[in-house]
Amino acid sequence: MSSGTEKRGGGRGALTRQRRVVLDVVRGSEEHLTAAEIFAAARGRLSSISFATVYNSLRYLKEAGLIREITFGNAASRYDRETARHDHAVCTACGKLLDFDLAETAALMRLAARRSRFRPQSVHLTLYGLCPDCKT
Amino acid sequence: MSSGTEKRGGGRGALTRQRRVVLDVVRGSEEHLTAAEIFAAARGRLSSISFATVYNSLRYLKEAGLIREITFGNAASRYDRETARHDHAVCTACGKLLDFDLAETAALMRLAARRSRFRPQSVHLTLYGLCPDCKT
DNA sequence: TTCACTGCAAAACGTTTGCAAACAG
DNA sequence: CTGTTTGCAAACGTTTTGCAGTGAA
Repeated sequence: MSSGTEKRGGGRGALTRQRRVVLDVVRGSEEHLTAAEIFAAARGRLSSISFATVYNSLRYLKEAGLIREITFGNAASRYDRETARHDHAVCTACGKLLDFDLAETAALMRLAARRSRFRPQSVHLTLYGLCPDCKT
Repeated sequence: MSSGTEKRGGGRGALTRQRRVVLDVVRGSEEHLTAAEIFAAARGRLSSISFATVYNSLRYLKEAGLIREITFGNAASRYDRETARHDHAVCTACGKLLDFDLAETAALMRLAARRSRFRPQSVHLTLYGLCPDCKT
């Protein structure tokens, strides 16, 4: 899907007004918003936008590589404007989610691939612990 | 939690027949089963068991440290008999999930903690790629 | 005209909960 | 008796889908 030459405007998939609004909301937040939060914010900019369209837009933007989806546990997905490889820290007390990048993680991909016999595409490290606010 | 002395029978929470069956199902499978699969298997051993009880039992067993829950994306949780720290490889084509352990991952915990300023509890590395069957 | 996209409402899915009955200590 | 656990069904939150209407090329 959508491989090869990035088709813009031409073939299929355009950055419609709704998709643009959703993208702007995600890009405009420091936080990792849930679909519901994005919907609320998007309504503020385009009051007619629907929940389904927010979901469709998020899927489109994700497949276009413009945003990234983060999922933890059974909680609602969150969306991240940062699409470059990076790691996450999750607070086991308050649920806070922090981005950081550890170059060493990328180096482990090779090793993990050899061990698992998978053809590697990406790696992702998650640290579970207590965030600065929760560690007393 | 549940560290120190393992309270058995005494305090609260007992390994009832239903919980035992659920535990046996998880322990008896090489796969990482979903709750629905566990329910189906548990029914074979104890036909009166209900879905809710399977979920309650899984929560109990998880909190007791006897099994581990794995979640990926928005798919159903899977349950793992292996409770020791380990990493996962996920096939982006067929969804296959493989366990492996990379000692180097544990070593990265310290580093990740320093970078994120979190008090570390555990780390988890996930490799995304193509499994041996899917890499053509 | 054509074909993708939108909005709405309803459905689907995995999971949790309220409650009465059954059970164990 | 007293507190826990069960089974059932109904509720919940998140995400997807069917479909008629809209809009752009």
